Amino acid sequence: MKRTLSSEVKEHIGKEVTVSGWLHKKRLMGGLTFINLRDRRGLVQVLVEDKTEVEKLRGLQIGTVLSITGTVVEDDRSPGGAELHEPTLEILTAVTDEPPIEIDKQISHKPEHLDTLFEYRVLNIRNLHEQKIFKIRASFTRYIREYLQEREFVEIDTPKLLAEPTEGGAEVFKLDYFGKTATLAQSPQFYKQIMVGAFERVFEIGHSYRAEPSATTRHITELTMLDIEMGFVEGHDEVLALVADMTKHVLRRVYEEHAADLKSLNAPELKLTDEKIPQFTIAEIHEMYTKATKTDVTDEKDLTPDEERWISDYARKQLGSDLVYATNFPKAAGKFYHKFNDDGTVAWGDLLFRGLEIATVPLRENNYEKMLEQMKNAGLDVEHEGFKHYLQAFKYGLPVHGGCGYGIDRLVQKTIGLNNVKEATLFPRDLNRLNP
RNA sequence: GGGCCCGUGGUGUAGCUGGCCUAACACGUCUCCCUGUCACGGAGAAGAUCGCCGGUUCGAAUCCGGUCGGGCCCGCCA
Repeated sequence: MKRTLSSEVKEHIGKEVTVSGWLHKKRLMGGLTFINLRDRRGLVQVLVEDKTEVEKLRGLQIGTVLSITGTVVEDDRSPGGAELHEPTLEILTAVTDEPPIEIDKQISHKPEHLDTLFEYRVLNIRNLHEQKIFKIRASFTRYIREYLQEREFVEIDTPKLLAEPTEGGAEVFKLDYFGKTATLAQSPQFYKQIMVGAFERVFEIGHSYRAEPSATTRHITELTMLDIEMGFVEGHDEVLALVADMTKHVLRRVYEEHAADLKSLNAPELKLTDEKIPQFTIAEIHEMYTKATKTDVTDEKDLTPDEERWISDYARKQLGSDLVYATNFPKAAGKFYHKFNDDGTVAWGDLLFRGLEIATVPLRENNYEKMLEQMKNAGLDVEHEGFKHYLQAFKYGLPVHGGCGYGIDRLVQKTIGLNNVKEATLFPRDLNRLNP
């Protein structure tokens, strides 16, 4: 018989249907046995009265795969308003070992339980509440793709195995590559800039690898980045505007589609303004923070984590925005590929979302001669093999361009209000965890 | 890389100013009872030597050192 999904059962009242899925819960009440079956849509309840059918479940644990054929009966006492009666059970894959965790109950996300969370990820991801996080995540990337494709951005895939570190800065992983040393890409930055020379507008959603030994709630060694790069921009403001607009768009869509899920996950209420998102320069934030907290940070080149939280809190409470830009990084923070403002600051903004930096949004230097000069000033060897192909793109014509490196894991984390970025990741990688 | 905190049955905890701990409780598991459950309920059972190594002591889950693992903060970054 054709399979009926859990959510469709109530459309077949009085008829016989077959549902397939996993045993999610059984409650034996003597003459009555209730079982919940889980499939990709959710749960359906089955009432088993026949003793030989009940006996089929003896010794079988949560997770057993089975098919159940029975008659759909409308009943207010049933969770979905309808349930299967007089069922015949067919055990497809019997599970006899007791699962190490209780899948049918909400999985603890307390910091001290994170290790257990990931140790049993294979099983706890079967929990319907846990699954919401990753359905929300999937919606984010779907809406991001939609948004960018509508604006003629071409999705690209760039290599993660590289000969040389690209950007410099963050530590890279080294690995043996047929006797040579290869590194894992810490960013697709060079490639996406190169691709501006072909498509003008490109994006990639892929993994980047950072060998930083950071043990914080916002770092993982394998992260999912959305990288965007667009050519022929009028200036930094255009790039800032695009990233802000995209973020507002996808947040609104996700909050709309997943309203119930977000509520059950205790996600914060979304606060966005219709006009431009609040924007402050790094210097302004340093000044505001120093004044408000009496902690002098005016010599810092970047924002401290506490400043990020402070300015975000200010933006949310005073300006009604969960998003805020920190722009005009001091000259000392600039890299050779950055474009600089007339006042000497870097044309680079950080997008902060609920206290955390989720994206860096810079404008790039596109002039070949100027690039060479900035590289030399940074003490780099422009003849080095690692820059050869990158510089080709500039030598043979790149327009003014800019884009962003955008942390998808952090976006999901902060949307839901998760304490740790790892909670927004299916199988996080950190200093010590390479499994599962 | 620096700092602070934690490590007890399958899971989550209590105990931790040393002896009453031959380690307690909840969930889960197993057996039995229960016809409307949905964190079902009731009766009973099994299951940890307290991360690991060493030390102090008549005696350690409890104190000390080391080690491994975990969490959080800072640096750095998405």
